[in-house]
Parts: sequence; structure tokens; C-alpha cells
Amino acid sequence: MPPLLLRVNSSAAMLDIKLIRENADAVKKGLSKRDPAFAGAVDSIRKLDEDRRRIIVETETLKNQRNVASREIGQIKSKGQDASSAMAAMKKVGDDIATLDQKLREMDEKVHRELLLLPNLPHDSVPAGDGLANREIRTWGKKRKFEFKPKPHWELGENLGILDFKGAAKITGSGFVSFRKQGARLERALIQLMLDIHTRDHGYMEISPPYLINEASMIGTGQLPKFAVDMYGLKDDPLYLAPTAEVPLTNLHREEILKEEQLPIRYCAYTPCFRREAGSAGKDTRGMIRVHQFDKVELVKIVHPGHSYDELEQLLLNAETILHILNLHYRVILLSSGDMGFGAAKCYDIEVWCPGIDAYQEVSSCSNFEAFQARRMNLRYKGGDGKNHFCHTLNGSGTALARLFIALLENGQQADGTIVLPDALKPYWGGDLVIR
RNA sequence: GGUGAGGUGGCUGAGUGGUCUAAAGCGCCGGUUUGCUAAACCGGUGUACGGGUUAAACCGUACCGAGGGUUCAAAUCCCUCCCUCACCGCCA
Repeated sequence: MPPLLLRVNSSAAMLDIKLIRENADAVKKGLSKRDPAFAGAVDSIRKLDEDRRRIIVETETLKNQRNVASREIGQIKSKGQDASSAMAAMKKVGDDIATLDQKLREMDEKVHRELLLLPNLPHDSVPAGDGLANREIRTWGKKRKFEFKPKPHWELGENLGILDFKGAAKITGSGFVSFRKQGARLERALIQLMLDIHTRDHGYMEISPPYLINEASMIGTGQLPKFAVDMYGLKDDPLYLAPTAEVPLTNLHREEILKEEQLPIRYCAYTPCFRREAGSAGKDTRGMIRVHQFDKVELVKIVHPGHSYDELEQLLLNAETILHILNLHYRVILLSSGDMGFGAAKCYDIEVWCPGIDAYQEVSSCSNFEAFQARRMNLRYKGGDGKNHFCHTLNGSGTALARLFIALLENGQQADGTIVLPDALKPYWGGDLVIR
């Protein structure tokens, strides 16, 4: 694999080096909300940055000398005169420049590398602490009452012959599932339903992107370099299987300067998602709560920084709409600083109730990344002031399929083992809304 | 996979080692003229980093697909890679 560096321009990393330079204490305080260990990293970056700037001044002074002298040499030679002494003197300057440039390149890379490993600063409204500090924002619907003991989805699914774990294990290995018959059809119906709602009612443009992703894109949205172990990579090419459509959708505009009136951009896509779940071995091994491949409809927004928190609330409502339509009880959780993803400034999870496994399961995670991803991928817009500014990016699942499927089976189950599906699926189903 | 042609500013497009400090045109912004509009004319119009400033102005460096190299000096010469287009081969 080639090195994980796009360019040595240190401004391309997640937190602005200038922010660290000018507000080191605020950055330390914000990052410490996630983990106190980041304070040391901030100090180290500041030190490197100072050294780096000293060298920039040195090398640019020399380059200026060279440029001036070279111009003079050109003029002397064009008059047919001898310039060999000036050329010899510049040879020495050229060597010095080469040495300093090399040193500078190394320092740039080092600063860049360290910046890429810093997570985003949590928004002020994010509660400090670990998972226990997560805050329930609201609930919708309520738990269904059963006159019998509800079964988990793996029993329901295998009894009905719509989920096939053995077959998938044979083809691939553990942690995969194969859908059969009405199971496959339900998967397809849900994808259709969600894409229709988001494109027709919520104003998203449908995209069907590639599922193989290059390194630059994976760095852009923040999966690399820190989380390489969570991704499936290809053996013969520097490509990764998309862990979420967030990656291709957001990177569609990497290295672009958008017009202000193009914002907000709203994309949605259905894609399969591939995750190694490297840190989760032995967790949720039963059924398809945690699988290495699952389908998902994803929502992505690229917006003006002034509107990103309004857009986050909208995004959350867009995702919740799917659960309203399917009549599934859920709760919305505001994640604490310690529980949030690496790039998020603020994140809500939507958790749907699954009676068979007697637990709430996350089906959507809606995050505002502010300029974290935009800075990594150099995604800007030209503002009314004529200057370029970083966009804010957001994404949320709208929603993840495997767990939604689980919720539908477990909530829709009848005493006789059949499943009654919500009316909203009717246009996508055909026949009566029962899996038997 | 093979062969060939390409990649230059928002766009078109010239430029094959030294006034390239990137021509020209279009577009865009401002101005002049003008019943209005249009036209004409004049001026301006990239990005990033560093220095500088209360802030600007301003100064410097880099950038002609990307990265290396040769040279006092590279859009220009050499090497590697990426992408686009055309044709051939293979293939759903």
C-alpha cells in the first residue's frame, strides 16, 4: 500500500492548524471532553508547527535569492556575456534549498499525520462523558404488548425460511446472511420505500455510487488513516469496500469549490455496507444484529456552515419519518462526547425497539461533522464575501436495513409464527402483507 | 490488457529552456457613455502557504493532471503514476 498521505499541505487536516495555533487551550479543552490524552498531542503539534514555520522563512528567502539571480543570469547570457561565476554561486544556494525542502517536507508530513489523528471538537450542546452520559431526547410510539413470548428474529427468520445464515456462512463465512424468498423481497421493498420517501418528500437526489473506494476518499470522510483495521481492503489494488455510502456521496465533491447557491446539496443512496467489525468479535454473534455486510439507505448533506445545525435536526426528522411510516417504536439519543464517532461534532442515534431480543437497536446515526470532513477533502464554497470557506457536511442513515428488518420481524410476529407487515409496504409488496 | 492522442486559469485556447511576471478571446465584477435594454470603451478578475498589519495595504514562496529528477533557471527536457478521448483485444 502506498503511504496514506494525500498532500503535505497541513491545512488539509481535520482541525485547522491555525485554530490550534491561536486557540490551543480551547482545542485542548474540547478534545479533552473526549479524552484527556489529546492535550499532549496538541502541544506536540504546536511545537512542530513553530519549527516548521522557521524553516519556511529560511527556504523562501533562499528561493527568492535564486529567482532574482537566475533572472540576471538570463539577461547576462542574452547579451552574450559570461555568467559562470554567478551560476556557480547559485549552485550552492540550490543545494541548500534542496536540503531545507527535504527537511520541510518531512515536517509537513509529520504535522499532517498528527492532525489526521485528532478527532473533531464536540459541539457545546454535547454532554460530556462516556456512554452513561448519553441523553434521551424523545421517544415515539410504544412497546407492543404480547400475549405470548416474542421470539428473536433468527428463530422467526429461519422458521419462515427467509433468513439463511448457514448458506451465507458456506459462501463467505460467519457474520453474513443470505435473504430468501419473502425475506429478499422485503429487503428490496424497504430500499424502494425509503428511497421514494427521501427523494419525493424530503428533497434528496438519488445517487447510485461505486462501492469500491480509493484512499483519498477514505481519508476525506475520516475512515483512514485511523480506522484502517475496520475496513475491507483489496489485495491487488489500493481500494476499500465502502463501509457506508457516506464515503462515496460526500466525496463526490472532494477538492471542489462550490457556488454558494448550490448549497445545500442533499444526496441519498442505497448501497451495501461492508465492515470488518474488528473490535467487536464475540459481540452480538447471534442473528443479524451485527453483520459484516448490510444494506443501508444513506442521507448526506453538504451545507452552508450557518445552517448546519438546522439541517441536522431536519436530517434526524427525515430518518425518523421512515419509522413513523413503518409504525415502529423508537427513541432518539443524543450521544455524549465519549460515545460519538471520530469526526462528529454532534450526533443523534435512533434506536428502534426489538421485542424478540428485548433491546433497542441503533438503526440510524445522524451527525454534523461541521468542517471536519470538508477540511480533510478540501471541500469549499465561494461565499458572498468573495472568499472560499469550508462547507459543513452531515450524514445519517435513512435507515440501516438489517436492524430495521429485525424490528419488522420481531414487532410484526404473531402467535402462529407469521409476520404481519405495515401497510406502508403495500405498493412494494404484492399480495397480502403477511410473511408465512 | 494493447496502441495512439491528450490534460494549461471559471471556460476556450496559445505557449517546446531565460521580459512566462502565462498571450488572446469568452465569461464574471466595477466604471464611463446612454430614454430603458443592448452595444462600445476603460479598469479589474485564481488558489494555498509564510512574513507583515489592530485590521488592511503590502512583500515573498509555490501551483500549467500528480509525484520525482536534470539545470543557475522548467508549463517547456527526462522518469514514474493518474485521468480523459479514440481504436483494437477480452468480457457481463
